[in-house]
Amino acid sequence: MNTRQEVLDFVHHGHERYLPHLSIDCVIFGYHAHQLKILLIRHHGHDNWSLPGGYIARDEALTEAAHRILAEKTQLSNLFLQQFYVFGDSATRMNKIKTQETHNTTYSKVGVAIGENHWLSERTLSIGYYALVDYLNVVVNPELLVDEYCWQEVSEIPTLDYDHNEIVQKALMTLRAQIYQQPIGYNLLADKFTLPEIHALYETILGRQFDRRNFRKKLLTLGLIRQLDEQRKIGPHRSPYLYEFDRENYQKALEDGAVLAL
Amino acid sequence: MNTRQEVLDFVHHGHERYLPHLSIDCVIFGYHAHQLKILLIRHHGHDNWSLPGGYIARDEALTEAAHRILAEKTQLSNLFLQQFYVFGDSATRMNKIKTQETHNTTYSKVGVAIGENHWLSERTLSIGYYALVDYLNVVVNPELLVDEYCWQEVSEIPTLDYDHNEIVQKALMTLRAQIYQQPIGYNLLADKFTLPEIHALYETILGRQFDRRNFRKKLLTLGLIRQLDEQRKIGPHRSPYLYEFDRENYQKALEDGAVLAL
DNA sequence: TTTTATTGTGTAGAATGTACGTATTACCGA
DNA sequence: TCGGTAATACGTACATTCTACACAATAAAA
Repeated sequence: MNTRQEVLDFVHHGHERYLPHLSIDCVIFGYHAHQLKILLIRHHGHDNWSLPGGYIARDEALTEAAHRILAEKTQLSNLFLQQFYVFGDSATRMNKIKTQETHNTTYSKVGVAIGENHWLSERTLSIGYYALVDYLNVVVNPELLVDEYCWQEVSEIPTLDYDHNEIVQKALMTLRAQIYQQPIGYNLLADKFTLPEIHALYETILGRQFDRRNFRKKLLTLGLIRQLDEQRKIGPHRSPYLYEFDRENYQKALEDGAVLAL
Repeated sequence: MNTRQEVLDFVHHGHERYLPHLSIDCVIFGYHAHQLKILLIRHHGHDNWSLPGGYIARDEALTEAAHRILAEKTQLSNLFLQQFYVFGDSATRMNKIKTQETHNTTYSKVGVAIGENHWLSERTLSIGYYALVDYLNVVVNPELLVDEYCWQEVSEIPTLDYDHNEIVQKALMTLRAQIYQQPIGYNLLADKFTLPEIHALYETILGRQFDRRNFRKKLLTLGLIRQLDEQRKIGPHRSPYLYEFDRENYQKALEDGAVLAL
């Protein structure tokens, strides 16, 4: 929603196009060079930050909706995107804390008021999805009602609107649990990557350190990566070898339940 | 819903009490003596079986709703109950396959017709929860519109209504993945249990065999269970010792990410 | 040519996992 | 009362994996 017209249409006719009582919130993890960040937005007139999100069209599959919403925010498609939980317990999600005023502030920008019985004021459960991207590749599209956006380091997430802190926590827990069972590197590393690169990726996402030598041994033994005969030039240092994922073996290892116990 | 009056009230006024477009489906795993079963119901007039489920009241927390629905079916409360996925992609969930007729068959029992625009005919996403119970302890309450119920062995699940086969598959996958990270035994074993009992439990749920001696060693080494000084009399054989869970250690082990790699 | 920062490997010892065999117990039936 | 049977208890040897650690190689800049 980039024009006033689109926003007005959404406010007045959104309930015809989208399912009420349900939304999708996206925790977009952006990784780059030993940093793991989350994309936050600040809605017009709000003091606090929140997660980007959206609604599910009535004739749209759930997964499709999640990808569309993500693409609207990041201009990226075909990303690693994973549903992780439905939030419906907190005071906000029970409509015990009224979000009507909050909405009103936002939509005042286009000069409409959201009433008590407006569809946007109703109780809304939220389905959490998380994605993993390289934040340098992302061109964020700040929609009309979004004053600002930022990439915030996961260890320094401020107090967010609604129950979004809870959502971030759960997303991070799930990401860390799933990294052992999903080929998470695929989306964040180039086809060919160096050992220090994948090493840093795992250290950053899991928030702890691994011995270089044992890390390499593990990945090679499990057959998850394959060493190539090429090297990359990196400044004034020894050139690291390039590696690639061994898709077949990765798949097989996962099916065998091979836990990547680093 | 055990009386005609209740059902009629639900059909005509349910949309005032419950959130539309959303339901909860429960995969109730029943374990007993080397068997893992799932509770299935057959709605009035239906050929196929399906999962028990229900709706979320407008003023009810999501988790609360799940527990209430489970208690309505099994008369049990405070069970191990775990949300695992939201289903919103299949043809049924997109309303591409009309469920209206199906509903009509069911509700014909109380003499009402569900129209095309009735709230029960609308697109409904479903939040999957799974529970673990000892099926011998369960008194199933077959509601008015349920013709039959049964406990069906997980390896012999027939074709179910809607997308319920998909839901069962995902529940089973999640259960098996989570058994390594959750104190699943608590709910299925008595406070004091024998080694063969917990051994059979794990073998059944994970669908494979473990060496008795190594299994014991593992659980003791991790400190998850504690051997007691009592034995139990069992028929014409040596009396097994009793064990109990070591809650504190269990907790600690889980936090340390101690994977119960059996 | 030396220095610096970075990458590339290998090895020994500890800890865990795996595969087994044998002793013990409780009852039954001869 | 004394084997037979079927279940439980528990220990040991070997293989595998994990863990900790140190030194050699390389590219460029000083």
